[in-house]
Amino acid sequence: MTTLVESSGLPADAFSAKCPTRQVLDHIAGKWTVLVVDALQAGTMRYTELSRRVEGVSQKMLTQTLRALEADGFVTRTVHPTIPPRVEYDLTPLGRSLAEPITALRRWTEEHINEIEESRTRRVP
Amino acid sequence: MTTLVESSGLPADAFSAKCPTRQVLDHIAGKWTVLVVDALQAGTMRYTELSRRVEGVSQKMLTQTLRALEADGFVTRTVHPTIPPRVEYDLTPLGRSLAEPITALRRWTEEHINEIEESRTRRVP
DNA sequence: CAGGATCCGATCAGATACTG
DNA sequence: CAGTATCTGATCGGATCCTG
Repeated sequence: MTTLVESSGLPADAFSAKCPTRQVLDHIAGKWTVLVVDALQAGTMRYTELSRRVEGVSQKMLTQTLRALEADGFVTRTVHPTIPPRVEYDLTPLGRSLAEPITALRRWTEEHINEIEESRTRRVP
Repeated sequence: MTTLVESSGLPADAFSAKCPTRQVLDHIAGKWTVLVVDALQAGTMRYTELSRRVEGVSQKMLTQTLRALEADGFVTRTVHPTIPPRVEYDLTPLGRSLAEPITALRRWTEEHINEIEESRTRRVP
């Protein structure tokens, strides 16, 4: 059965410029999204934990990525009004579902990194 | 068994800032990479065929994406010196391997697009 | 601790014009 | 047909400073 996009009644097709799938794919394709979603698969994480786990991410980008994931319904943000504040991030069921293909992609890359480095034409960016 | 990155002898870990996996992941995360690799899974394609299949891509971006995929060893570019020229693109074995998790990601998005649209907070970019 | 606000350079990405 | 070259606006992303 083909997935239909509710309002349009058209089948979802990422190759079509008008399909909303494209926007979502663009978000997922962000530089840090894969790593953040993947990190959260290990379970609930606090802001600072995440920033340590995802090495090299600035707080600006981490915050921005988390806000986007929240807006897309992949992540929940829970604020405990204590002092000091404690903010926990967690995957929603939808986010956990997304984490599967995302983890697969990261794992593929890790597993094939040597092959890639070998077959790559010398061109260090 | 853990994958070792040849020159360093360290295990591949995408969360580590120094791991080459990160650069590759960044390439893959490009706006058009997913769609181009995915399109090529159907088989050999000419430049114009690709530009039609991946709706909305400019030739600049298509060319740039294809060159990057070539440099990373995911795609071959075959020029037939005829008039008019005929240039064919194809996945390498490595590229076909990569296409699997990539296709999984596109399919996941297509299959869950309605759920995502529902759970999304109103915020049309 | 978990960010918000701001500045600024790098890069991305589209539109347009031209070519072997 | 399959690009290259160029210009320009958008955005990404890092560094820095500030706060409840």
